[in-house]
Amino acid sequence: MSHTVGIRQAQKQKTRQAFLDAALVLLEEQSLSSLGLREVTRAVGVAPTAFYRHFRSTADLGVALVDEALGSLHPMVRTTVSTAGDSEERITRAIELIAGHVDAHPAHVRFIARERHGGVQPVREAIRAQLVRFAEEVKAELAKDPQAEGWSEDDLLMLAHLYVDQMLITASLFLEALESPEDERERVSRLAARQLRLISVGRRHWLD
Amino acid sequence: MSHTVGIRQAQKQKTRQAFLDAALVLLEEQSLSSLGLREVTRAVGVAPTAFYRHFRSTADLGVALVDEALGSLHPMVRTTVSTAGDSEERITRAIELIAGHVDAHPAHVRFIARERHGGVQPVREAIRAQLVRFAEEVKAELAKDPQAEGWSEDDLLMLAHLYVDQMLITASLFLEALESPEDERERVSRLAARQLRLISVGRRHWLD
DNA sequence: TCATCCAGTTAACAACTGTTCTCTGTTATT
DNA sequence: AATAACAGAGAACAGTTGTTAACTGGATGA
Repeated sequence: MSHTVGIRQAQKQKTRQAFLDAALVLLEEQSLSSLGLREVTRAVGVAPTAFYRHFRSTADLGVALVDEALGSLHPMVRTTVSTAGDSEERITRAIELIAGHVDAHPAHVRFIARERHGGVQPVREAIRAQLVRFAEEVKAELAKDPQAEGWSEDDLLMLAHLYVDQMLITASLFLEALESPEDERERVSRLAARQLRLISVGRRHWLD
Repeated sequence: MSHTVGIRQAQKQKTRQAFLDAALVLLEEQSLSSLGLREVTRAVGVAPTAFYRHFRSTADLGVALVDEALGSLHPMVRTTVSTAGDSEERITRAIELIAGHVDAHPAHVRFIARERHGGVQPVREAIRAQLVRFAEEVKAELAKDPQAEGWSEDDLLMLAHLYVDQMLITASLFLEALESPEDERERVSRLAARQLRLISVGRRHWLD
């Protein structure tokens, strides 16, 4: 259908991305509900009114940020769960993946953790919807595992949510330890590994 | 030392409490980092400058709110963990306690969930410090249990943090379901119960 | 009783906010 | 080549913000 991007639409998307980037930087030290429209345009280097060409409000911008942040997370979730190998190896890989993602996109992770329970309803709901999708994907991956034999659908979804929540908690811990020395990050890794291990043990003996 | 409260100090604490109450109401629809000083004084019905007699800034007010909110939570944590009875009975009791607390102090719970990763550093740190204390208390209770035999200190603390985080997640779920019909709240109860059950199973087989 | 304290008031400040309307200059369409 | 579309600029608006200084009047303590 649409073939040529058009130098016009290209510029627009470039500016739009500049808004998203600038907002993400500003949101490192405040919440979305206190992010001002003028503040963002000032950071981008553009007139305040230009904002309306891209977003209806800062809440709208927030929803766009949710898509960007959790879109980039989607591949990670899939590989995290479906990695082959024995249980212990999976856990190590999963935690490495989480740590790597936090290193690569700290502002995204911070934004999600902050706005998940934040003061802007549409953003909260957008995050919630994405996390539900994640849980369903994780559930689908779990169902493929021979260990899932005899598990009810509800129990699988319950476990999936547990994993998703645990993933966010771990990511948030890595985030707090971003500027800390290496041994602190090691400590977080080991804590997260043992928590995942305990959940794995519970999973293995669930049907007893 | 101090015997008479003094009609003066009494009035002051009354006004201070009015600030905390008003702020808690305003924070139901926004985050602390967007809470204005004038907004609060207007809600209390007092001059803007009166604010400075009680707090240095809204961040300062936030820290006071953390103490109030988590102070009221302390008794709950203790009884939640130390309740007698078999594992299944404990879980049911614990979830009832959480649900009851959310019903009784929804604004407190919302505030903690929101500001735990919120945009105001001193408040984040105050919450973090309190949650660490909770985890240590839970650890102490867990250590009393005969089931804790053979557990390392680190593993006990790891499990304690898992319980504390799970408690917050559950509270937050109940909060979201506050206005929902009874069967939705039932669904949350059962989900939370099964997650706690899985952790219990993992705990029981940890030393295998 | 009298001097001191101090919670809360009043007035004013410069700076900032979101939103509207009008205009410009380049790109896209015919 | 003429027309329309449209991203962004500019100016102005009524309100809001945090903070300062000087003041008031009832409680406090000698």
